[in-house]
Amino acid sequence: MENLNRLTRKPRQSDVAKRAGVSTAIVSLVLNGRLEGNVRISQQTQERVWQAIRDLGYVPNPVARSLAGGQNRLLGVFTYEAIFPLEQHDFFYPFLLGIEHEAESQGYDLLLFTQTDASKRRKVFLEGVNRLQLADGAVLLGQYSDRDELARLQQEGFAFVYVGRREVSGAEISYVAADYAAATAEIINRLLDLGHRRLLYLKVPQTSESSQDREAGYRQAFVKRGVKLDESSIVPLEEEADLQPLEGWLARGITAIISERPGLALRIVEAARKLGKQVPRDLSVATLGDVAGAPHLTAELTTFCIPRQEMGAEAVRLLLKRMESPPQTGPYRLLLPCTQTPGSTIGPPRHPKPRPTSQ
Amino acid sequence: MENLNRLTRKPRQSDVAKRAGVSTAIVSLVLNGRLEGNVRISQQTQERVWQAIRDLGYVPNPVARSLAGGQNRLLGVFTYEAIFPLEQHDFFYPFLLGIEHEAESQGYDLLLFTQTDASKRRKVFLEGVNRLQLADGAVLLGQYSDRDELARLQQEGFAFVYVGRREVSGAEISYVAADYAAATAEIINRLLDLGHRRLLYLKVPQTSESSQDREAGYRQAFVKRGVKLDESSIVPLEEEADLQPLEGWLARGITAIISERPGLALRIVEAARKLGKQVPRDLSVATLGDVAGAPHLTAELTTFCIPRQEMGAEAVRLLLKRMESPPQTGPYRLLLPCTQTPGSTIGPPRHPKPRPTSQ
DNA sequence: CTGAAAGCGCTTACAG
DNA sequence: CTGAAAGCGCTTACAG
Repeated sequence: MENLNRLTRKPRQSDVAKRAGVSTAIVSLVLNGRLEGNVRISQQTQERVWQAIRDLGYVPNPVARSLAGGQNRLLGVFTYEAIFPLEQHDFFYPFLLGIEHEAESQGYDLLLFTQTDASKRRKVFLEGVNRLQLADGAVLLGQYSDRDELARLQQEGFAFVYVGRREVSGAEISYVAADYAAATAEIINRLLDLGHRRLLYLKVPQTSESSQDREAGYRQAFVKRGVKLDESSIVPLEEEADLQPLEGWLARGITAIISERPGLALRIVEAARKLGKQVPRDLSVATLGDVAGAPHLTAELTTFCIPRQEMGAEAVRLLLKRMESPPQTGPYRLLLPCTQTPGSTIGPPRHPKPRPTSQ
Repeated sequence: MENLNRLTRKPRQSDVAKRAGVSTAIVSLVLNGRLEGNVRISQQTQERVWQAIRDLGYVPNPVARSLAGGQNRLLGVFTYEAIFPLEQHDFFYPFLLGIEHEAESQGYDLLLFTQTDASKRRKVFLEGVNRLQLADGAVLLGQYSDRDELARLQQEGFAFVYVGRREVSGAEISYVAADYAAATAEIINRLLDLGHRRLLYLKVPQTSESSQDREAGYRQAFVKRGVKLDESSIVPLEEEADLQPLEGWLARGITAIISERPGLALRIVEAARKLGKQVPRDLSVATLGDVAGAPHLTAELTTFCIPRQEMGAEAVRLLLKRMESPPQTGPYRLLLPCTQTPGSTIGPPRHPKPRPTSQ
């Protein structure tokens, strides 16, 4: 560090090489620990190089490293929404926790892409340029995603893993996802086992993969149980929907409501109580997931927890695996189990189907 | 995009140049819209270049661009603790919100440094090397910081801004901080104005800059008001400290307690009530800051809010200013006002000093 | 075991 | 108005 103050420019590899009395190739090899192979560098030389590096306070330029074909030990993190959102504050947090932790373990730094296009929207391709290329690979997350961009990214052979299942026609996306189907099926199984036959499944109106998976789980449970599924039991409903119909549902003999959205489930429990009904005595209510960062919100509800932190960590691991293999391989996919949380909002129905009517 | 499928390698600038019958320089200029200056490129040429770009599906390599261009439009974010901590979940969040938002506005991406040294601790200098140089500049934050590293970073002329005041001997650190002194003084002023004379100031045992600033504010208020400060009114106390002494304080005639820590303040209110005292009738309680991400926790308390998001955003702005100026200039510093929140835990004391004893 | 050199894909003076 | 060339700071064959 002696004369850095006199120097304006940063030291570069050639400065180190000069000072250590070796070529830049040697500096590069020492720096990258490539001490095996067909090159054997004496201990002494290595020491001289490290000393020169320390003396000069040399730091390799990651951009140059990247360009020269090496890697830069940077993992990209890309989201189509702001990664630190004001509302829904906690949505990304647990994922990031897992991503950061695993990146740290693996010795990678994180590159958060925040640049937007002219219309203030986040894009992988800005003016046709794939900016994620700055990193060795990237983890993508967020509910909204631009399918065309994902397809193009995949076609380019860029190494990325999505946190959440993403299907795009013409491209096999690698992902780490929660096993919503299995977790949903398990809840429905319990309800069927308890004797419920008149279920109502309130799903989100938009069809996302996670929503499809939950619906698939719903259907699987009926098939497995050999119970005929009433197609009209699947009803798309907005989270903020008016709960007027609740009374009608109860009158129609619905004994269990499964709401895909936790918020809606909570409102249903509340509304049912307002109608003088007890949960779960008069109505069982379940939901299909927890609220990130607010487990207490769904503590009462029968539901399952999404392993967000683990998903983040596994996404990083899968990404590294993907990065080590030739482009265009894969896809790499991993399904993580959700944890069932008992809750206290489901129970046996008042009039279980199997039981004959009272004589 | 005609024969991209046949081609294994991506087209590069020279391919475009060849196809358009121009030099790479022209392609670069057209691509970057540098059509003024001392170069004038005919409409026709421009069209040929764009056509070639389209024909080949050419995408400029951002890494090469960075290397040739000198900057990489990357802003570092460094913390000595994990940036997404499990406990104290919300500590960094509002700062990051501001940082991300401002970085986005300014067209920078964020580089989160997560790499650790052999003993799993975060360091700016790993093996003697300043890793922050990966970015064009960096924002540092977190309560704990390694002063030696900050000093060295400063001496190296690296462009960085700390979120929070940091004083290091022999180095003038640039920072954006909350004006704790002014905010504290304002609260103390109010108490003095209400007639309180027997105050108790519970400060954190460790001396950090923010703690010093608050204490300074406490003292300033007395000076300004011309009231003699009782040195023994300043008591270091752990957040989790036993509140046994409370009864003694009340017996000694303390009418107002100012706790630097919100958590402790809340416990004091609670403990006082358990002793049958009313707040603020029998005891005024104030604290000197809010809890990040949980404003409701301190809603009842008389305190002030720390403008965390704004601090993050201003840190980025200051950093960009710093980056534009020659190294070794500065320091760049900014003090941001806190917002007073009324709360309901202070009121006039039972026996205001100025009032003569009842006749 | 070590060095000279090409090359990664751009940008930017600098000549023409 | 346009082209040839140097240079950004590395890595990696390829000679010695």
